[in-house]
Amino acid sequence: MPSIRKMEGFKKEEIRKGPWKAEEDEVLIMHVKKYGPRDWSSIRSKGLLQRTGKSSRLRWVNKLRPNLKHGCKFSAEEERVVIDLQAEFGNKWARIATYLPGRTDNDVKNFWSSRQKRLARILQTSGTPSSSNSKPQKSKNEVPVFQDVPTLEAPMFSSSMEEESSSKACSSSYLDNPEHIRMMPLPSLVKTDFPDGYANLGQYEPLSTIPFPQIPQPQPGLLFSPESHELLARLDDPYFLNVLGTADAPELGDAAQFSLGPPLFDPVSSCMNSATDVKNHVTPDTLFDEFPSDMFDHIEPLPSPSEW
DNA sequence: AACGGAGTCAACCGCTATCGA
DNA sequence: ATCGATAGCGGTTGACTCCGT
Repeated sequence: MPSIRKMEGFKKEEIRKGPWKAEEDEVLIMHVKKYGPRDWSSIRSKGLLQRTGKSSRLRWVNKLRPNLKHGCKFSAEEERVVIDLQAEFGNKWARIATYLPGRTDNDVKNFWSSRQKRLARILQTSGTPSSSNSKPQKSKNEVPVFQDVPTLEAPMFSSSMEEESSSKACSSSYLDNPEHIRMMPLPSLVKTDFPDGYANLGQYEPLSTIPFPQIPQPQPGLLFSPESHELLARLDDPYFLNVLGTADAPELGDAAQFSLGPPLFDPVSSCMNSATDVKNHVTPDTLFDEFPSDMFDHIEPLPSPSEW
């Protein structure tokens, strides 16, 4: 490279974009080990990397940070948490991510946009009245359209708490501790007042203490089986639909199941167990399998499952 | 085997908030 | 009070993978 050009356009020329190389990652990790996750711009000004500070920070936060879940799909519990919190906070991904150790705001964002795309597609295909092809597609994660859950007051979490910053209120190590997580009040549909000491942990009761939302009475006269009545009734419940929108449905039982079961927020184990989760959990596929067949009879004729 | 659509993931961009001079 | 630098966040995009046809 000509020296003049180098002098004139040094900064612009040297900025690298695109996928990160392993060597770059190493340099970045070394920098963080030495100085902590800060001074991102100095990485470039010191000539360590040809990346912007912004890019470096992003790489660290999304990929190199310890205890991240890589290549591991959102568990049913994580999905439910995201859905709940999105209803509450809106698209505050960084904030939502603080409730999901091992997950980044980018992960949450990607999860949500995938879900939205899926929903949009389903709406598009099944929304038209004359959609004679709108048979329930068992394949893929088809979910029904759901209503918005009422927005509630958000707990006082800081989006920066995931970093091991000076803020001790809720460091990542705190969140990474499954025991702490279990004790952490999850946002829910019921707002309660906590003592001052809990102010930073949110103001919500654990889900296990919340009664399942009242199920409206099924409309009389339809020739559904009792199970169908039950499920149809729940379709009126936004929370049920949200749950249905996830790839899981152990929630079909009572609400107490929400906070029980496998270590809800253990980033490692919940990831490791994903394979067995698939077997043990109810996926949308199996969920549809478990719908009483007469439910669909009243919607429109269904092909046999083998045709799905 | 090839192709196309859908899903996933990583990275960039633009904007805003924060902080220090 | 102002201004510039930096950090952080949310939206978007493009590449890649998977899966059904």
